[in-house]
Amino acid sequence: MGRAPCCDKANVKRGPWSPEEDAKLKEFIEKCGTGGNWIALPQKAGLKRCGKSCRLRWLNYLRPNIKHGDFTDDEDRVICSLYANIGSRWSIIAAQLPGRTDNDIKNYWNTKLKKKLMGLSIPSSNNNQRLPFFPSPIAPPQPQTISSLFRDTYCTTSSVCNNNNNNINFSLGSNQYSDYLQSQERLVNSLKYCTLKDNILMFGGGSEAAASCSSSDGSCSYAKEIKIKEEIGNDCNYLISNYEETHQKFILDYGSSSTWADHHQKTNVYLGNNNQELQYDIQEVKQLIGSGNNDNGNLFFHDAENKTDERGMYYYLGSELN
DNA sequence: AAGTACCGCAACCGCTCAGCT
DNA sequence: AAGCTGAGCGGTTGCGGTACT
Repeated sequence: MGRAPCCDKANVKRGPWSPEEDAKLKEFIEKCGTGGNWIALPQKAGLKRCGKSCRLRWLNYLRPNIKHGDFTDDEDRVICSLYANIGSRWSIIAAQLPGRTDNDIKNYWNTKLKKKLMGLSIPSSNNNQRLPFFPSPIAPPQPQTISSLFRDTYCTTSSVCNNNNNNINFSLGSNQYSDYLQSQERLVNSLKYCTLKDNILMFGGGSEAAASCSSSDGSCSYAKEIKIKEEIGNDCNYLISNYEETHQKFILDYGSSSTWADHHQKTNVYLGNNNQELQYDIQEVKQLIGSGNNDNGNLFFHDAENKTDERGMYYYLGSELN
């Protein structure tokens, strides 16, 4: 006995949607919404379709602001970098690309982008041919420190891992970037435990946490403990200080709140751009954090040059308690 | 011109998970 | 606590269009 089918397959239409069906579905949803029940929707809308099929058609094709057509280089970068970090979590990747659907991205990855990367010819020593979406005209240098790895993988929403050096932090197959990319394996491994939210590179919790940080409000339901120290070991301080070197201003932020605004109001620990302050061991950070009202444990690296908090304060060290 | 291979995309399938009873 | 149901997700399939022989 398998699972009961979600609908009577004998009495539902399958295959491509006709323009009439599209119009019916669109009109119904725009008028009445989904009512939170896709299974019941087709009958109400007068469609002989499975509810799942309606949902898919709406989400992937009919709903407003869906983008079709070619992906931009920036979108390529976002997809590649997030794929390197979190794997085939298409819905999470899609959440970073407004107007793109998970299905669209999945298809694009499977049919084009993957080949674009893996099929790149290995250039001869005199040939500086580069990945088509890499802005850098030369192969990236070998990183010397974990901190430079971090610099090389600095992320923002608009251009994930397109950093000051225009390098990128993923590896697929073998090409002229292999050595460089393999040298970043350590970081990539650490990035398995981070995710990207609203211009914030977020660490925390372990793989479950990264996998779960998909809410658009920035919530992260599974993050339980700080993983930075565990993942990158004693280089943590280098990571923090070099991030400061590179970006001049930054905020290392920690909190448990479910929204960014709430997070700022209640549970902040900032490490500013004073070099001395930046030498804090993560354990000390933990202690500071421990003095607050935190029950969760997300660490946020926060580019202060590009994002201000509501108070316009970047540089102080301390904890703000309720 | 006809047949075949390949490609890209839309849609389907089956699983997991969360919410409800 | 257990079972059921529906939403959501990722993997896979199948079809139509295009390129190639």
